[in-house]
Amino acid sequence: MQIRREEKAPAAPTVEDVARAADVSTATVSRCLNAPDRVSERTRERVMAAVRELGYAPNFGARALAAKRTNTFGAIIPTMENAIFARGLQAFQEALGQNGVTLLVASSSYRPDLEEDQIRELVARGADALLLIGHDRTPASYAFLEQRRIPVVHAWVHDPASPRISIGFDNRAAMKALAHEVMARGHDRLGVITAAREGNDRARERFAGICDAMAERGLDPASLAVEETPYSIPNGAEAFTRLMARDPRPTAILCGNDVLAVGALGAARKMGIDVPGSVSITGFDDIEIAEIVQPSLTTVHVPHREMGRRAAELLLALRNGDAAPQSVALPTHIVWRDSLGPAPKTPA
Amino acid sequence: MQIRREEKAPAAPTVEDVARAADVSTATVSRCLNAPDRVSERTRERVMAAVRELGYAPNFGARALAAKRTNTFGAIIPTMENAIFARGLQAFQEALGQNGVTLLVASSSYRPDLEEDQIRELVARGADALLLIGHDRTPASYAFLEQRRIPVVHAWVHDPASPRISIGFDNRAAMKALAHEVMARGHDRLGVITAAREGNDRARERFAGICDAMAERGLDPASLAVEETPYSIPNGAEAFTRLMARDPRPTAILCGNDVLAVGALGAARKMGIDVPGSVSITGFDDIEIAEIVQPSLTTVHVPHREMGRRAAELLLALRNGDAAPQSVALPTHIVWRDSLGPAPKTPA
DNA sequence: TTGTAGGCGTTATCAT
DNA sequence: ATGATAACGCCTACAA
Repeated sequence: MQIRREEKAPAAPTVEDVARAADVSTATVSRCLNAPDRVSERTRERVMAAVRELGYAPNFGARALAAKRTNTFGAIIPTMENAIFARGLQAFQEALGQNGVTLLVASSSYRPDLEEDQIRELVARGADALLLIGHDRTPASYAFLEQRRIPVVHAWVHDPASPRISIGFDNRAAMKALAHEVMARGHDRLGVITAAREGNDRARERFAGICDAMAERGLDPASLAVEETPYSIPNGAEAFTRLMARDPRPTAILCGNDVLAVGALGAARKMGIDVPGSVSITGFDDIEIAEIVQPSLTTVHVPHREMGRRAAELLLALRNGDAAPQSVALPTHIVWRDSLGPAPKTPA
Repeated sequence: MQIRREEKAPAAPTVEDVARAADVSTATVSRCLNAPDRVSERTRERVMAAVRELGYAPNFGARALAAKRTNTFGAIIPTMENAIFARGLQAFQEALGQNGVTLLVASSSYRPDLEEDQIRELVARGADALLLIGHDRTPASYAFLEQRRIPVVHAWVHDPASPRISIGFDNRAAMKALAHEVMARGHDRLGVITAAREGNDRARERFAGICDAMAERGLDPASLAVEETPYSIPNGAEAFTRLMARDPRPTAILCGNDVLAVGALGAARKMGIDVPGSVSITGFDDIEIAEIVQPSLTTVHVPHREMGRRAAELLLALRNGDAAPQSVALPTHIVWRDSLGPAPKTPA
């Protein structure tokens, strides 16, 4: 049984309280907050004083209910655990903030089913528009978004063939270019550490890029040594260890992102395998630690901040009903550092 | 002028729509969603079918308005940019999720004034309870929280003298222990790279810990070379560079966290300064890259995941009105790695 | 410039 | 077990 508390009610002040305190109507209070210039200086001051006095803050739910606009956007990213999305999201948020919209962030753990729930949740919470990563999601998710006509921008990808509006880069072409450079250095036993490709089009595209390059150079993509594991430093380390146990042993490991690559680098050091002397390792993303780690990581630079900023522009334009904005493709480039070297002279 | 659109309305389905489709009252629909056992099997199936059919999702704002409970907690962390808070927050979120509450995250950029806004925002959005970092905030923030009787837990700190409930560790004692170990290795010219201490009690406490240890060993805390800069790898690098230009030059640099320390390490490498041969460097937090970087970083291990998990337990208990939970202190320990060595033999 | 009043979508209290 | 109906806090025509 619950004991009756004799404390006075915590009651949040409402427009009505403010109105009473300032001796005006609730409508005037509302105007002071939403259209300050439609109210006389004198009464506005009186109202704002009451607002401060009472510590009034408008109830978001009630406001959304009545106004049908929240000035809130949502973003669903696969993970907050590592830095992959942090910088882009930060830029996204900053750009939104400058336009008076606040951001709600959710993470899906790379699971389309969870993402579907999150989409519903964010929309129910009143998100006016959504930022999503990639194109891989459940049909139900897309059906929902279309039925509700929620403005959506897809980031981290660019597929000119898709009608959906996106801001990103060509993952496949970028990885293909890197794979070509690796092979140009004499490597012909390649390995790859990738995230699960199911439900992750970025991972799938990057993987495909490697196969493309191999085929173009007359190598059989089937000879590619593949390890699939979730993005994390320890996972990268384990996958690398398994790759080194293969026969024949690969001389170059292309990693699906920098996080995996850093893990691989660590494992190599522990195993006493020289990088890039015995094995070359490459990453993808160019996050901060790619430059810090030793040997520093040759990787694909992705313009995260610009991507985030322009995602905000696109989404704002969409929400405002401006002339339909176009998908944009951002350039990536290879950053040459120390983890990639020529193939070792002593082939098996 | 806005062109009239001839599209059919995007209208989100409401309980009413569902009720009509299932030929029941709105009350029954509501019960199906919130107390499924209080409705007969047959009608429940019919209702749920309609729900799926229409893609119905309850409007969060309306629900909060009517039910006065959102099952949503809020967390305000200083930054999402680096990994300091990521792991703890992840654990926090997981624990909440298992209890059916969803988490809203905001970041304050280490600015109490912004944090005050965020607190208001989260509460207005219906947060039932809040997780905050540290004890440093505006009086207005505390006044607001008390007036509204919002359950709050303070993480990343533990001050037995404070009446506020917290889950964390003694930043001052932890850093003091580390400083003692550094001096025990012969270092008597110390430098520190800290975040701004104003408005950041963790930074202030850690700093104070160093001074404590120096005083206890008969060193004048005024001789400590201090660099204050926001947490980031490049900032750590720059601060380190400035420290190395001082006369006399410190032989050991204690960093306020691992992020700064990693930056310092990078700068040392670029400057050709041997670590730990010429200078020792220490961190704080024990985030992933502390182990990866070279030389690996001697640092203070903080049990982030446990802290997050137990923060959730505390907050849940508070919200549920269980017997007033107690603040908890978590142990930290020094992780011995390679960046700390004996003081160089050639004193100035 | 200001006030009045209806409605936004949901839950909860009472009946039935 | 189910149905009517009154809040919940705010915004916005519409009137004055």
